[in-house]
Amino acid sequence: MDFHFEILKTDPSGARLGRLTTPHGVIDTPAFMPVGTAGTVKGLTQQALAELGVQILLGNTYHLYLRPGHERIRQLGGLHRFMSWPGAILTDSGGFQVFSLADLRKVSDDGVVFRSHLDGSEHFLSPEKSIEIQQALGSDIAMAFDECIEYPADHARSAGAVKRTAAWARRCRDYARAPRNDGRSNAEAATNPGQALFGIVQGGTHAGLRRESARQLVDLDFPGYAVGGLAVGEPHALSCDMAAVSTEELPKDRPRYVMGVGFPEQLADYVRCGVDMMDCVLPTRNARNGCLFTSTGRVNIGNAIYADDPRPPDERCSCMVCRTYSRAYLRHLFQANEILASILNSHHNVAFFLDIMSKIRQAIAFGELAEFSSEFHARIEAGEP
RNA sequence: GGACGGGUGGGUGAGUGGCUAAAACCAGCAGACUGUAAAUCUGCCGCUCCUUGCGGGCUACGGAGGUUCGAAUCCUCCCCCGUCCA
Repeated sequence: MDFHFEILKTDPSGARLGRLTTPHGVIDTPAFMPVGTAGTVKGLTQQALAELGVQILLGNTYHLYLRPGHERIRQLGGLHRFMSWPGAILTDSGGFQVFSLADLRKVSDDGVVFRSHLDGSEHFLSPEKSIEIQQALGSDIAMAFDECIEYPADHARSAGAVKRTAAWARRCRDYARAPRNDGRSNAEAATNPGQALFGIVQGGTHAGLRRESARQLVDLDFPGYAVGGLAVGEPHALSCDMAAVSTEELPKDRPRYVMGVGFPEQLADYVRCGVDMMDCVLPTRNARNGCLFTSTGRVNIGNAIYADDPRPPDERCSCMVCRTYSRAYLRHLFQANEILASILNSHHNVAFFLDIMSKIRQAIAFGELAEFSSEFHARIEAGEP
């Protein structure tokens, strides 16, 4: 099964209804991808993910390289087989760790020296190394190794990240294509020869730099493009502006992926910027921290007001958790620090995010995305506890 | 009956003269979380008043009394609890 992207319908807003085909299945877009950094979406079994309708999830180069090691995973048949996940996988390049592990790394044009957060040992991650690891993992979509910077970042610093990210993207592409001794390219010899490589737009919150970054990547002709460096502290409206500015420069026939977003009420905003894919740790992380996303807003399930509340977490949700358990029970589990709290909360939150995406797709199909969006916001603002 | 050891805020438990409304942890209450160093982190957690401030008043370290400018800390008696000896 080859990698290709098909657009079924485009909304006047710029939103696209599409279908992305990968070696491990078809993904209906716009899609939300749960994050499974270490070869697991925390709190959810692969079976549960499949039952929830997850078509693609994330893995992480940096984390899997450190533990259990990409060569081990290669030996065991690649990440899909290793974690028994039949669906598609997108691997992040480690670029985000350039940002999030700021205290533990040194960046140069060559690459990044990390001190492992696990044992303090030093490791060097470069564009080539990142692709080597991702090829061993055998993800369906590999991401170029980028330099993700903080917000706010001034023009010079953002320009530096754009330049470096473009240079690194070229090196990623070239490494993937590079021939080996046996005559095959690195990509052909990889665990998943059908792996696609996406470039990542940077540029901070500078529109001009975003455009420039996008054009530089388009010149490298990737099968898909991501917009990175967003949702790192900037206001949401600015984030959307940057996403829109970026996608304007990207080819219409390729999938666009905004990395690391967002809150439930923000997802449609990105979709209206012409975004096809998103991922975020929010549903799973917040679930573990007792925060349930619902159609009427957030529910901090540990709160005392839920102790005697027999209602489901979200009366409009039909997920297994909402069909089965009360707020009172979930509050009890969370208060008692029971593992099941994380499991059930994660289940609901992921179901909720996927349901939003499903409704967004449906809204695009019926030309009602704007209505969907405003109704969604209205319900949250009206929100009852 | 005797000898030791001990009684501290909801709990465990530090604190042996002022820096102590009293460490720390737990429990409790609330908030945060955006390509996961996160089952994490932050704030509050005696009562009360207001001009909400590194603000005022009150109460508090088993009980009562005492020493002292000042006591959870020292002294006296009493009450409880634990261990051991009769």
